[in-house]
Amino acid sequence: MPIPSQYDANKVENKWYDYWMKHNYFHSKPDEREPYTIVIPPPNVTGVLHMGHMLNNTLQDVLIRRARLKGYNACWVPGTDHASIATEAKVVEKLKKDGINKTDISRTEFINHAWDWTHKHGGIILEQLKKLGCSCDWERTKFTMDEDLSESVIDVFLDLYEKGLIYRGYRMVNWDPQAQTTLSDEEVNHIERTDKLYYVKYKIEGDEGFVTIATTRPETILGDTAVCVNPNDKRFTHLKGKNVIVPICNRVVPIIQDDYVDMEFGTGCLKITPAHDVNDKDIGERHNLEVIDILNDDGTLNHFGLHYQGMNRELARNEAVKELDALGVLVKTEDYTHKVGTSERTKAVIEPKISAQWFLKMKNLAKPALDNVMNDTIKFHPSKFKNSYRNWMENVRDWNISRQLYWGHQIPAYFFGEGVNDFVVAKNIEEALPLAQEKTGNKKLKKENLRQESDVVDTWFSSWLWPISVFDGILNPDNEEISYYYPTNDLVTAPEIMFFWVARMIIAGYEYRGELPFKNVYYTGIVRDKQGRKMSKSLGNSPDPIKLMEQYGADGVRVGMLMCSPAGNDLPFDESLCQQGKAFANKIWNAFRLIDGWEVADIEQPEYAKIAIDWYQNKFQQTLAVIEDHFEKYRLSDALMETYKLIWNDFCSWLLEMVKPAYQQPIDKTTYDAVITILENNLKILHPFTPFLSEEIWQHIAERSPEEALIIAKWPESKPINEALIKEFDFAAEVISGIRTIRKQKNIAFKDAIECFVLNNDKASTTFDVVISKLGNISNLSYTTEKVDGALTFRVKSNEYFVPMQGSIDVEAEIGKLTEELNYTEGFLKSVQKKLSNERFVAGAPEQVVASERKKEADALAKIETLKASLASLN
RNA sequence: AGUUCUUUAGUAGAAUGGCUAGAACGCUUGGCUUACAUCCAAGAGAUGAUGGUUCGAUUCCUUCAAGAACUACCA
Repeated sequence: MPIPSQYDANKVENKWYDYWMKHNYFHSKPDEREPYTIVIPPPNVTGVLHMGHMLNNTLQDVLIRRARLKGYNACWVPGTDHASIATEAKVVEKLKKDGINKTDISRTEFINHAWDWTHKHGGIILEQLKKLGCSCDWERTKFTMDEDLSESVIDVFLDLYEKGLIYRGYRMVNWDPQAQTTLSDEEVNHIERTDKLYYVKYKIEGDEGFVTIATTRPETILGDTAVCVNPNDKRFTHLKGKNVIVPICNRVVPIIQDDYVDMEFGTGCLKITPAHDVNDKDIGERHNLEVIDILNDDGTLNHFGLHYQGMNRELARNEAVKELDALGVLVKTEDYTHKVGTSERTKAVIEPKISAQWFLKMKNLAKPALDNVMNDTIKFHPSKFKNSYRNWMENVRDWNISRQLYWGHQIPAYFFGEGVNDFVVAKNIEEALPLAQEKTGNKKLKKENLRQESDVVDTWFSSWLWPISVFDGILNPDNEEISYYYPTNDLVTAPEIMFFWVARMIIAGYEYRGELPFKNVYYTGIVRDKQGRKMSKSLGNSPDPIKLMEQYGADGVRVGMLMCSPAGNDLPFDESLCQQGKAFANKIWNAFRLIDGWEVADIEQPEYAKIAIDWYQNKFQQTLAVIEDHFEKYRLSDALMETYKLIWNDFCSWLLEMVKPAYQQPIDKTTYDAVITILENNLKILHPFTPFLSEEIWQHIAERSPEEALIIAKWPESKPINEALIKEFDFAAEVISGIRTIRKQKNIAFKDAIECFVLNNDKASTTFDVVISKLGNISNLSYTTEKVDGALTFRVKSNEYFVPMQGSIDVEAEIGKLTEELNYTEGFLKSVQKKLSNERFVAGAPEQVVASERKKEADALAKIETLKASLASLN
């Protein structure tokens, strides 16, 4: 049956994925082999596959497949992340379409809707990964809100609380007064707009003088608790220790000094409203200022607003301005352009609002995580990311772990009163009750009197446990699986979540296992579009990966993505890369077709074939060593490129051309068997990159039992390399290239045989002469001691080659060519001699460098002699 | 604004002080050579700028410029 000349990935890929699944090759369980483990960075349940996932998961699959071939017990754990914010937003949006408001339904009802959503969409992305060929152990698929993972999160919360590392504190949140909800920083858009900057005089207490402040929010004057100046500002030194009287409310507040104040801006004098500005809050904390919140949750003023109580903030601003003017303290008003935070969804102006949040103390936890990255116990690839990691870890701030959402792990704290500390922390309400009774001293306290904290923990507070919790290492710290698979080997992720996720996993690893969670972190680049923008869901500038795979094949897309994406560097995505990947697959396919089409006969092995195979086997070993080195250094795109060149250039363009029998002639069995073995070894090193194609060809070569499938084959062994033979081939390849150039210049068709004479000045080996004759279609390759007249010439090193020509030779052109070569070589010689004549170079440079310069000098001199002699004979 | 990183052919990317800066795609030219025109062959093309260290700098140091990532956003 004829094999099609074009490789059809679509027909092949599903077949082999099903085959691999059927025979359970992806599944791992602990055994006596050494484990090799990767946990997937869990994609969002709301997510669909985008190019970032494609790159990231291709890399992981390459690593895991190679580990499998190298005989490790390879385990790649897949799963998804519940992504509180993103998922909750999606569910809210969906409910809204159905006419349901989140505020109209109970928490339980909302969470049921969220689970419905998760069950419907959560598996999509994992199914898409199968198309890419990902060899995950699907039996181990985990979700961050699975029962055991959730329980792990709660346990860890309790543990950290008991260790005194979790506390409640106050923090500014982004409050949307319209939606009456807290927003994450990601949901706030800073929009530029023009407002007024009001200059207002505050009277100095017990003095006739005034200070003038500038503000965009005069209504918040009612919440002022200080006026601040820069301690270096000479204009205000006399005010140190004095108080001012806040207009309208006539509150007496201190004048304080803080470096934060910019002397150049406004009046150099800043009013401090800790309840309504993030920076003011920080200053307020430094100076122990009172916090006066003048707003209700809906954005209207409360009783601190005095006669403006009940008025919304915009209206109150206008009214306050009028009153200040009437009081004669409004100095001036000017236009002012600044950025104002607004809600992404409701467009309302965000109100910074102080609210009680849960925090985790980071400083001590971060210590081992910092040290073990800096000392390379955990290696970052590329290592340049260590710098920003250190910077962040050394200045780590306490982690705000609470989120004002429903979807997620609800914080296990139970309140019995309205006070900040009127709570207990326990696994559930049953365990909370006795604790609360004890804390209050009220034995009559009932479950109904307890109210669980409504906030959930930050999603990262569950995913930081991921490498441990997927093996149940929190709840059952000594179980067989965690002991076997942990620490995992490699983590492949994006640098933008180095702090959110990677750093925290390392922290959790040391805190809960006493050791690292993974040995290597491979940071991928960011996939960008042609305009250099990050490919993202929100921009919609990502190509559909499924369509790409249909068009170019999963193997083609894998190769395309990997080809130009070294660790940590951005990948400007271009579909032509996939095209290149597809072409590569087709090339390999056709190499197989060629071999498969040969008729094998019991004839003697030609000399050229024997040499060719000997050469390739050494070349393969040499390249294999380079590939191993690249893999060791996590330079996967280099490993692929090396493989690509080996297959395309050395195997297809050289080896197959060398051993190829004449037209319609059979091939000898010795050569054929050797070529098949070579092909099989090629397929093994190709398999991590192009799993489908390699398995397809592997199974075409011979009938294979399930135990003989390529996916579980044995990686080629390293053997000693005959470097001299490879050098001899390189020399021969240059000779062949010279012959091709002459053929091209003179339009001599390949089928017309030519003669060639060699003046072997260089005493080059003759081993590859049969190959030169074959690939150059030389009827007679003979050695001479004299120059040949009436021939075109070329040189390799100081060897000279003559191709006799019918008719006249263009002597001028030959002279021109020789002169050009002579000029170049003389220039080169000069630069070498300049170095050698420098005493300090000869004295200072290492011996081998000097020796190599001397060798260059000798070679150049020999070549110059050859060129001069040739020129002389032409003149 | 702060911290960090980057800068090599048209593009994307190797070379950690010493082979004539090495490959890939693209480009130019020429080829249907009996596996592949998704092919074959040949060719052109590069170290951001400045100053320094050194016998020698793509590599180390200064300054500048451009770009990127993260964090914070100003009364």
